[in-house]
This record gives sequence, C-alpha cells and structure tokens, in this order.
Amino acid sequence: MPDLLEVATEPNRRALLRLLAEGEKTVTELSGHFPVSRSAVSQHLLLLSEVGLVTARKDGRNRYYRLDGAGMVRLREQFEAFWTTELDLLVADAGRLGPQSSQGNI
Amino acid sequence: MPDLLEVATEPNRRALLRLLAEGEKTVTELSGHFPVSRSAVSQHLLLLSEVGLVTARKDGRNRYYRLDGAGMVRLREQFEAFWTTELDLLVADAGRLGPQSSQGNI
DNA sequence: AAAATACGTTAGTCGTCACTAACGCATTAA
DNA sequence: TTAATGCGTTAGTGACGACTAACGTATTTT
Repeated sequence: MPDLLEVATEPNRRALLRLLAEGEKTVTELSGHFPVSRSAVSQHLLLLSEVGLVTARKDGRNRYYRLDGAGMVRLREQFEAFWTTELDLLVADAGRLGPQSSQGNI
Repeated sequence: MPDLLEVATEPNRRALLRLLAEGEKTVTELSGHFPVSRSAVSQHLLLLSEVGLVTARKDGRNRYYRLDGAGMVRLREQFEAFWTTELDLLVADAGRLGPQSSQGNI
C-alpha cells in the first residue's frame, strides 16, 4: 500500500486537496485548474481515494469527489508524528539565529 | 529542481531527517539503521543536501551529515502553506463528528 | 613501503509513476 | 430510436527514482 504522506505531497495532488477543501467537485471541474488532462487528474483522484483522503459520489454521468475528513485527520497526525520535538527545537533555533548556522553545536 | 515537500516525505528520507535531528552522523552510521545499502543512503543524503535540508562536513575519510536549520524552516513553512484554514476546519469537524461523515454539507 | 580495509560516491538496472491516447458508458439531441 | 456529445476510467508509453554493483580514494596495518 502506498504511503499516505507521499501520496498527499505530490504537487498536483496537493493542489487537488486544496481545491476540494472548497467543497465537492467533478473531475472535469478540477481538471480545469490544471495543465494536465482529465485522465491524469482522474488517476490522481483514484490514488487519493485509495489511501482514504477523498471519497466519490456518483450523480448522473458525473462523479463528485470530496475530501474525507477522517483521512485528512490521519494525514495531519502522520505529519505531526514525523515532526518531532527535536525538529521543533532545531527550527526554533534556526529562526532565532538567522539563516546561517544550523545546529546547536558549531 | 525537485520539490521540497516531496523530497522530504519519502519514507527513508523522513527517517534520515529524524535520525539527524539527534545530531550529525556519518553515512555508515546512518545506514546501520536501514535495510538498504550505504549507497542508497548516500544518494538520499545527496538529494536532501540538494534541496538544502542537510549539509555535510568532511573529516578524515568520514562525511558528517547534519540538518540544515534554514531548510527545515522552509519545510515547515511549505507544509503550513498547504494546510489552509479550510483544512483545519474540516479536520476539526471530522474529529468532533467521528469517522463517518466527512464534510459539512450532507 | 605495500597490502588490506573502510568510507563514500558514480555507473547501470529495474521498477514505478505521471502522463497522453484510446475506450466504455451515460446522457442529451435529432 | 439512433446519433452525437460529454464524462470518467483503462490501456500503453516515456521518464524518473530507488536500489545494487562496481569504483575511486583515503586510511590503517604489516
């Protein structure tokens, strides 16, 4: 099974998720915002649904995709799990010291 | 140029970043924690350094890799930029309602 | 000193992933 | 009803990415 964070991070899929945050949309609606074909968008959506980040509802000949809240919660959790306290400290230091040195020990 | 979030999210590289949060380490030290070869680890590190998430220091025949604070700040920023207010609201709803419905509109 | 060992990077291969092209199906028009 | 149009998914292809194998270089050891 594909990795949740990896699936969510691909730039086009990131954009799709953000568009879907506005509400449910069809494949064609979504693909209007992209340089790539409907087909490509459709496959990205299928992948997103495979990992549980979106769900689909069929209506006539349209398929309305929407975000899956539970999946998005899992996504947030996985990111927070990665972003440990150590990283927080590190980033805090970097922010305080400016963009030169990177770690506590010189 | 490769995408920062994508580079950072690959599972092995995620693990590398977390290990490096403990402090600087050599390629061989790092590869001890992985099933894959030193070579693979080395290439992951090269990629990470290419996007500015790590830097290297040479000492004898060892190369000590460490996190780059500035890069990590940029990483955090990019994630926050993706995670819009809408997504926060969505996730808050999902957490409150439980794992069934996903969006405000039924 | 030469030989052996250890560290890290480059060369080459295989699989996967993102994409366009072709398709099936549903719906509208004639 | 049949033809035509539109929506979304599957088939096929090219490129990219992760990995092992081979290499160069530096350091020990004898």
